[in-house]
This record gives sequence, C-alpha cells and structure tokens, in this order.
Amino acid sequence: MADSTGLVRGQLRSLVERIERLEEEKAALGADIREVYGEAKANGFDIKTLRRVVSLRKLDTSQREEEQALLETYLHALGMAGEPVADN
Amino acid sequence: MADSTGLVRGQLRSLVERIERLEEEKAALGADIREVYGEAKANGFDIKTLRRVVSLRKLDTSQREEEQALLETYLHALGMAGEPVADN
Amino acid sequence: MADSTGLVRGQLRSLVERIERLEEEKAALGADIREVYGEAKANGFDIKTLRRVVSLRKLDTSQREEEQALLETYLHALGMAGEPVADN
Amino acid sequence: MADSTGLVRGQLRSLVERIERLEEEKAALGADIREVYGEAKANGFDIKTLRRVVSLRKLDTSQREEEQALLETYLHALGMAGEPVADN
DNA sequence: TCGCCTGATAGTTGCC
DNA sequence: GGCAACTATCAGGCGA
Repeated sequence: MADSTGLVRGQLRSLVERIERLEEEKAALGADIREVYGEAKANGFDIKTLRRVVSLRKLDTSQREEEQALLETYLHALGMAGEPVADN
Repeated sequence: MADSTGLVRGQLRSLVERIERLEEEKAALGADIREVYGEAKANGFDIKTLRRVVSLRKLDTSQREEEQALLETYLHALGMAGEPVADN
Repeated sequence: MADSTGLVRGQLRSLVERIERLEEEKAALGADIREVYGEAKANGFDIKTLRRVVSLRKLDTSQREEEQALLETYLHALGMAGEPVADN
Repeated sequence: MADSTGLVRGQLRSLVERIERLEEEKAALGADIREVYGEAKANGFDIKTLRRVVSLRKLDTSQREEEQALLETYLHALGMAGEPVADN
C-alpha cells in the first residue's frame, strides 16, 4: 500500500469522498429514471413494454457498435489499422 | 395502453428520449467512478480494498439511516416529530 | 433453515454434490471452448475476430428474441395473449 | 488471416458452430445449477448460505491443490516424484 | 510474462 | 413474496 505518511490519509479520504459523491449522483439518476417510468405509467403506458423498447434500442446500438468493432478488427488483422474508418 | 392518437407517439418518443438521456448520464458517471479508482490505483492504493471501504461505509450509512428512521417513527408515535435530530 | 433432523444433513450433502458436479461439467465445457479457439488460432484464424463474430451472432439472436418478446408484450397489453404466435 | 480459399469459409463455419454448440451446453448447465438452487430453496435452505458453502469448498480445494502442487515441486526437486501422495 | 481490460457470473435491489 | 433487471465483482484473454 502507499507510503505511510499522513499525506496518504488525506489522499484516501479525498478519493473516497469523490467516489461517494459520484455514486450519489449516479443513484440520483437511477431515481430519476424510475420517476420517468412512473410518469409514463401515470400516462397510461405499459412499463414493461416501455422497458423493452428502450432495451431493444440499446441492443440496436450495441449491434451497430459491434459491427464497427468487427470491421476494425478485420482491418487490424490485415495490417490496415489506424483511424481506419471515419464516422461520417 | 394509452389512447391511439398521434399525440401518444410524441409522448412515447419524449419518454424514451428522456430515459435514454438519463441512462447516458448514469453510464458517464459510472465511467467517472472507474476513472477515480484508476487514479487511486496509480497512487498505489489497492482497488479491491478501496471498494470494500466504500461498500462498508455505505452499509454504515444505511444502518444509521435505518436507526434514524426507527427513532423518528418512535418520536412521531409520541407526537414529537419535525426535524427532530441533527446528524452532527 | 430446514428442520434439524439428520435427514437435512443428507439433503444438504446431496445438493452440494449435485451443484459441484454440474459446475465441474460447466468448467469442462469452458475448457473445451478455449480449446476450440486454440485450434482456430493454430489454423491461422484471428481469435479476437472470431470472438467478435460469435458475439455478434449472439447479439442477433437476442435482438430477435427481444423483438418477439416485445410483440408478445404488446399482445398481452392488448388482452390478446395466450400462445399468441407459433414459432413455426 | 487464414488463406482466402472457399475452404476457409467452411472451417470458419465449423468452428463457429462448435463454439456455439458448446456455449449452449454451458448455458444449459448454468440453468441446471440454478434449478438445483431453486430446489434447495423449496426444501427450506437459504440459497445465499448454500452458495457460500459451495464457494468455500471450492477455495479449500484450490488451496489443497496448491499445497499439493508445492509439495510435488519439492519432491520433484529432490528426485522423488511420481504419484507421490494419496489424497486420503 | 505481467498488467489491463473486457466479458462472464454472482449478488442486490426494485417491481409485480 | 417471488421474479426479473441491474450492478458490482471476478476471471480469462490480449497487448506491451
């Protein structure tokens, strides 16, 4: 573990606090998301369906990203890498 | 399911977009957290231990919150509620 | 926990053994898979690419399953469920 | 990458199919394991505890294997190898 | 060969 | 109270 000066104590404290702060914000966003679903439900939407729609769109995204990654892997395997394909 | 006017389509779109936006931010925070752990590691801290520390503190917090909630329940039952106990 | 006769001891033992047996077989399959990748490599294939291909195909599958699930969710939400869509 | 004859295509297909088949079986075993845990639960066992037991036994095993390996290393260094120590 | 990083797995939490 | 989604942990593979 890091050297045993009192300095380390301060570093540790700082790190822990930053992490906890970020996790707090993350949890808050989770709560926000749940809230939006709740609002959707109140407006007559079926939450399960809504979740599936979101999930499906996410799958689409991963699919596209995977295809891109596959292409780059091919290029790399063929020794043709290096910022190979512009995104536009 | 919500009424089938075109309005619903707009609502749905809006909901999905809000959710996706929030999930994006949430994911970004996850990345930030990972980054902090990385920084910790670079400073010689053991990530696994650090995680344990954070997790333990979280447990402590929820225990304290639970006890706090119980206390407030008692106070409320006694007709003595209202920002009853400062945390410091 | 379950009643304290000696019987329970036997049940427990049996459960643990079944689980351990299954996990062993599972680990063996993991080894087999690694072996196939190794064979692929020996035949000149790029493992990373191969993994991506497999992963991409898996994504395709999930995508299709998700779409099917979404459809069923819609049908259910509309009160039209019950073995709604044959797979053949 | 492997040579570009049509043969490669067949090899690739075969490899992917073998991998997918194995992964399928692996997933099936995972399902079996979950099923056993479910059965355990139905018989009044606490799943979390049960998992811990299995995990501990696994640790024991690897520790014992490690010790065994160390012992064999010593024996080998002393020119005394060959099925040296029975497990019972 | 070692360290990093991604993908797999187990545990936890929220929903029904 | 059971089930499913999500998060966090862990192990194996890849690159340096």
